Amino acid sequence: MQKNPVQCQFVVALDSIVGKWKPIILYHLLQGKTLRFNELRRLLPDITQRMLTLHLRELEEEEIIKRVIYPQIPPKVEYSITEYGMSLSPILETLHQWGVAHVERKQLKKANNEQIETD
Amino acid sequence: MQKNPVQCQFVVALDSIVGKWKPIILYHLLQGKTLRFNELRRLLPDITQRMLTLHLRELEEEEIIKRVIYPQIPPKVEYSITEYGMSLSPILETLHQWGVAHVERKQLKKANNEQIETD
DNA sequence: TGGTATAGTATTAAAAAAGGTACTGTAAAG
DNA sequence: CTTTACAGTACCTTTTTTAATACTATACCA
Repeated sequence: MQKNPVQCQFVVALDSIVGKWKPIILYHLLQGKTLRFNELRRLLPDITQRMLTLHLRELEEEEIIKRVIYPQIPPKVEYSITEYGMSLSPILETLHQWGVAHVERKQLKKANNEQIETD
Repeated sequence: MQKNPVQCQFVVALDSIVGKWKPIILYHLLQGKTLRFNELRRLLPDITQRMLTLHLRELEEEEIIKRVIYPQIPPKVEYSITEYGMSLSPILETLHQWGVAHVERKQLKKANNEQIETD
């Protein structure tokens, strides 16, 4: 993921939530549920263990999520959103809505083009 | 910039505004001004011509910005936000606010740590 | 005649991000 | 006795982004 020198507040904000998988991870955790490592893995079927670990660590580093280790075998580690992480909720929500509208707009456009071509 | 298959609305939305420079480009254009290529370049001193071109083309592709070419020499090309691009305004605004708060929080934390260390 | 401004493109190189595979230790289930 | 679940780590490769440099055409200015 891109890491920029702090030049701009946009960039600071985006660094925290961007990465191929972070928005999806946050989406699940923002539901308020506590999830174990493999539970998250099942929710994101295409992510590799390595990528999940890396992204979770970065989110933890920024205190957006909380990582709780239970010292037992087999291991148990739980992830949940922090109160601070909750402050991302409006951004993700707005972003999600825009994404939905953007996809609809594209499909509408595509449909229109096909209409014209087959006329 | 990362381009994902459409798996998730977050990703669709993020693809449109992420890229090392897109938020800053949009920030300037969302002021409503029309800017020429080199004017933008002067506003983003560290960007290379190539990167500016690439990002502008991507934003144009998504109809977030408009590119108007004046057939004259030396060349003149003007960039401005589209009406559709304006719909990104709330996202960028929320993002910016969060960025500001996030930086403040980090600095506060850093100050606290230094306080403890020197005690 | 030489230099400057404009909006780029082309090419190559470097850096960053993501992906793939194999491996770990241990308890419990079958 | 073998397999499975768990939560990773280590190592290496591939892909994607970004950067750096040189180059284009032509009108205008001195």
